[in-house]
Amino acid sequence: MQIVSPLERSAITSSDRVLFEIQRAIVEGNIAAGCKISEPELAKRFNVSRAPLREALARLERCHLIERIPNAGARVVTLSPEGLISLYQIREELEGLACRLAAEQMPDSEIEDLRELLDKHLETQRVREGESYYQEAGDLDFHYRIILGSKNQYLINMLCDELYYLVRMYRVQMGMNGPRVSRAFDEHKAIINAIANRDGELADLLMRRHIGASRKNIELRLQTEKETS
Amino acid sequence: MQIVSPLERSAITSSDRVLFEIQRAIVEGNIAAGCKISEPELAKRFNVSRAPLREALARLERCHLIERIPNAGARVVTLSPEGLISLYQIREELEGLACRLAAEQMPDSEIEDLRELLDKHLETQRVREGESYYQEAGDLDFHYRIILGSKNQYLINMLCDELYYLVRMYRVQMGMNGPRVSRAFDEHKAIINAIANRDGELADLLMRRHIGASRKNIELRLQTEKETS
DNA sequence: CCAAATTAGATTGTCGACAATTTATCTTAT
DNA sequence: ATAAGATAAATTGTCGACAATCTAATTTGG
Repeated sequence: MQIVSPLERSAITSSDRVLFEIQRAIVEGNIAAGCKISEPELAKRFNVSRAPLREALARLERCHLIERIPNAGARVVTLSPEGLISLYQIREELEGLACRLAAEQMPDSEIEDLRELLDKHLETQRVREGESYYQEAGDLDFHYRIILGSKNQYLINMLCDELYYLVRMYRVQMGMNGPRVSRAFDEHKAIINAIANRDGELADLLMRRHIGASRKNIELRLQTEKETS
Repeated sequence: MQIVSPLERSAITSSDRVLFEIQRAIVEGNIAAGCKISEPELAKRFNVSRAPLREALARLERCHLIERIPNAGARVVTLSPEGLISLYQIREELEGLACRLAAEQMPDSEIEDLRELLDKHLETQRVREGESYYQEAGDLDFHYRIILGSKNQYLINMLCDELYYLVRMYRVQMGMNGPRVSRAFDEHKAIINAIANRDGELADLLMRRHIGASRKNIELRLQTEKETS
């Protein structure tokens, strides 16, 4: 399945196209984590010159998917449990804020659309019980819409353009299928209700808990892994 | 005075050099807000080819100093009071988090260094009463160190590499000389004390108030400006 | 046989020119 | 005279080649 999302919007330039392809390859693990990136090789592989490729690499660095060292080259990031926790700590704060702002800024129509989206997810989930990939896409979609609803341009940029690719990469490659599916739905419902009631404070709290629960889950898992090793 | 800071670290490549120069020119207003950016002109002005210049532009977009539209060109961002408020909302959350983490992660030696820095600022300020520029640099320096102390790589990246240039641009161009100088020192002292006591919760709260006070100041000023116009 | 220095190879950074797209100007028709 | 369309100028995106830097293999000295 392909996540269309606000990302693959307008692949006008050939630099965009390459960016999307490499981005996807890294997120899905087709370009392995930690592996060195060869500009000539990738340029040949995607049938472009090095100029647009290098621009794509600059943008990949921006969303934390690769790390570059001047005159030395680039590597795909290596994932670590600590990094994932760092990421979730930030998401707790920023998405909590997004909820508070969304409660003030989202027009009723958008809230209604989001409610319909949730119902649609529920149906889909009933049909495909346990299929986590849909849930992930749906979960991301839910978070996306609230972030967009905050109408804070910097917030939107940071979360949607710079952090979410990493979140997806972690989920795909470390088998993070998020919080338990049915519980997540309930939490989503509660959040959208708070936003609809224009109760920003509550929406903030619920979102922090929602993400915080995932984070604590990861910390717990990390703990037990250390004990058994 | 020049803010050395963790930014102008190693201008190895010529793309770096151009980036720093343009960054500074935009922040200080030598390249006016809202004005169109001509690649050939800037390339000639800084004696480089368009290749490194374009890489610099990509990084300027990353720290929100310019906005690019594919096939159409780039413009220096136009500042708005609403944008500044959006920025401070995010800073409240992220720097609050930074304080909480710093209270856990900063080694005693770093805390001691920061204390000494504060004392040095106090002396400087006594000598140059009312000179706000030093205060700004000192204020930024204080915030910088705490962010670095959080040891959260994503947080450091977002705040120090992506948001602070904008903050500085707003301060310089909209005459934001931050909170009142002596009061800011007291607040800084209280924050570092909380961190030294390993009281992350309190440090978080104090930092949110510290930044929130600035934000409310701006909102108030924006309000009165609207009334008088 | 190991370590340091030197050389060879490969990779990144930079340049100037060309192609594609957009913006501005000019023509033309209503 | 105004608006729509066509043409011209300028700007952005892309390409291939060269220069500077880093990585590695080889040589040389201890």
